[in-house]
Amino acid sequence: MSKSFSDHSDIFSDETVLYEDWTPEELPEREEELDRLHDALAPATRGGAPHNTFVYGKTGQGKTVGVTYKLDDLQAYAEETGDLDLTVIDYSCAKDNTSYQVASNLVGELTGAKPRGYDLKTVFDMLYEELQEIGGTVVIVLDEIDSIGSDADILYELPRARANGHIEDMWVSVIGISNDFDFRGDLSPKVKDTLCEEEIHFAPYDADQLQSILERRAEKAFQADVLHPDVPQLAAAFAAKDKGSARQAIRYLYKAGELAANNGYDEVVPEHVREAEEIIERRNIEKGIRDLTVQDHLCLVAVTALEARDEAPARTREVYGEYKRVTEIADSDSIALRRVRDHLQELDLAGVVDGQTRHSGVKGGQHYVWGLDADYDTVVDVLRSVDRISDALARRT
DNA sequence: ACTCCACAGGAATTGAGGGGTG
DNA sequence: CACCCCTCAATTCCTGTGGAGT
Repeated sequence: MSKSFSDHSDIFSDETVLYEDWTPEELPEREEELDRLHDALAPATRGGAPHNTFVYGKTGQGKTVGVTYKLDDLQAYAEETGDLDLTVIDYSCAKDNTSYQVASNLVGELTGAKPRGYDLKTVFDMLYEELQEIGGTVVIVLDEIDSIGSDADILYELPRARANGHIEDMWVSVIGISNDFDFRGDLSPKVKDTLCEEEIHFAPYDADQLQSILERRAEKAFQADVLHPDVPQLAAAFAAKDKGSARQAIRYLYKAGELAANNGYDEVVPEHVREAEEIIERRNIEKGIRDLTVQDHLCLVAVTALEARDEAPARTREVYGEYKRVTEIADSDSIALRRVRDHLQELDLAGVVDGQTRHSGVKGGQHYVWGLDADYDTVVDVLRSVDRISDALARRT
């Protein structure tokens, strides 16, 4: 018999609390960091410019939420007192990898028309013009700034706009949020000096903190007494073991709840969390693979083929040999060894392939050996579902 | 303790493809 | 139309690395 919407289950009371974009109204695990953010923004209330601030820490540590939270506070103050003309510009640099793109997209956000084809200087001029138009105190939040890499001039230009005479009678401050620990170290000294007036580190949550975050959420999201007492703890433990990300922990909890609800249980039990973890893990691998380019896929097929023959982990050169064979069978273009190295690194970043450094002294110093990082069957499954690759793989076996 | 090799990965360059101005 | 800007995958060239083997 098919399911009927009228027998929906009573597991959740408000599942939107478990959505990605749900913002908690309290962050007790981050009090210290929030206080430091407060101090960094405080000059605005005294007629000055908020300090340029560098916020860093791994994903799912409450960085973005914390910054939004504190800026909402400041905004509320501005409205209440009326003596602060505050504008907050929120922008995620996730898809940009140069200062040019960020500047161009910021102009696009402000005017609705993203400039293209102009040189960097012209785009900056457009940006200054827009900012001048806004006036008052402008706080620009640049989320995921690590994705712009070393081309970080914008992080110098924006905070210095007034000092360099591009804008007048107003303040522009930048809050940069980074997932990457090392990003700060890669910045040029002039950028570092400008951006990092204040630095706030969000250390990974430990299992206990994750658990209390989950328990607070669960109370709002689930009906009373439907959660087995071990559920939040187990979800927290899974997440803590991996990255310590609250986002991930909440995902496990939500999925576990869904599994219970969709299968007619009236309680969420630890087994649901285990199942949820597996499902989400698999989904991550799928996403990791699907987002890759053709050449990435071909490299992955090579590694997978080596794995199938039990020849992994294999050296880069061996992977390259296999790669050449794969491209021949698939009748596609092949690229140089140097480039395959880069693609293998990308696969490693995506979490599909694992590269480890080895040394073999006089027979050739440092090198990598490559193998699959994800489950073999899952990888093969997903590869088969990517049309252009499945043929090549099918003909191999 | 020194050497030495194959590899890693940075730098410079190219060419196609997105777009611009005057 | 001629000329210019930015981006991105890819190529070529080249330097730095570090421990097994002497």
